[in-house]
Amino acid sequence: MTRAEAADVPDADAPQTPGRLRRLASRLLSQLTMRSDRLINEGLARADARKWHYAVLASLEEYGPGSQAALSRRTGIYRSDMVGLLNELTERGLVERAPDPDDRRRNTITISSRGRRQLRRLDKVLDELHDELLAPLNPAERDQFTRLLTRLLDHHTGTS
Amino acid sequence: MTRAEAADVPDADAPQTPGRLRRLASRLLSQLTMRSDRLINEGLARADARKWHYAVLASLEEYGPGSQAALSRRTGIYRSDMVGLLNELTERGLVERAPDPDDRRRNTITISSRGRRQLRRLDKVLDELHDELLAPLNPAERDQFTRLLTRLLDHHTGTS
DNA sequence: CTAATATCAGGGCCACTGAAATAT
DNA sequence: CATATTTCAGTGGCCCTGATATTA
Repeated sequence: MTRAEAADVPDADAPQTPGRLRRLASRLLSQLTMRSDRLINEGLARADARKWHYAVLASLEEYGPGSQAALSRRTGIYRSDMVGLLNELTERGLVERAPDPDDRRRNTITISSRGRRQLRRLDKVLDELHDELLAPLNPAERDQFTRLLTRLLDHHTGTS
Repeated sequence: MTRAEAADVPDADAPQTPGRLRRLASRLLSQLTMRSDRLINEGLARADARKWHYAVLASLEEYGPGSQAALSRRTGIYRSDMVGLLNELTERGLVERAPDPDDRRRNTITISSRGRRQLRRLDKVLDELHDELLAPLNPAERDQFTRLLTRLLDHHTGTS
């Protein structure tokens, strides 16, 4: 149910996207990302979390409390989606949302000790999931892979 | 209009997803893929195409005519989405859809000469777009990057 | 008046499901 | 009967826009 039936997945069957198409970096990227996202989402779901949860909690621990807009900027999550996401996190007691006395437009979001514990848990979960994601690569290759990704991403976010 | 306003894009502003988050391969992957997809989609749109057009045309030229289900398996496009996609391609006169006399459940899809010309055009467009996508990497690094991607993808499609 | 913030309503794209009609 | 094909209707996630009320 959580995972697609092999019978229904298009590429489960035949030559698996060969030749010309197999050489397109853009295509390799989106296909791998799809697999990666599924892996991560399913893994985090087992821990009652989503990747956005992790992004917010990690950003809170590293940069301290902040307004919703600030969190949005830090994590890349849209301010519109942030609302619902913070609802999920407060429901679970992982963060606290309190009005900022100095600027009454803002809410100040703070990570709770429970949130910190969950963050540690998720760190571990993500470590294991990335081990699975990068399984075929040795440590040096994993390093190189993330370095290449980082360089490309930096180039295109500067350019953007 | 086609491109997001910097002012509204969350990560246009602040430390740009730093520290712990910056090291997650899964996160780098999805962010880079987002940029890549945008680049490719916008580039192909200028040629009145989408990436699925290319996938179908390329698969037709390399593997010959086939039923919609076969194309779906070859390209990874869902059978449900294939219908509309083939409508777009037939409207443009790039493929022909004819009932298969040997198995009357099937349609046989054939690439037209116009479709072949468009495929050549798209090959060129995609070459340029990938040059832009991989701009910061030298030829050897580009090669290594696609090799790493391929190994990872193969691992996860075998496992799937 | 301009700008920023939190929130809501909604659009578009895409992967994916389920089912119906037809044929093997 | 079971299975394969084309097609359609629809879901849910995610990126993104636009507008509103509030406050600075």
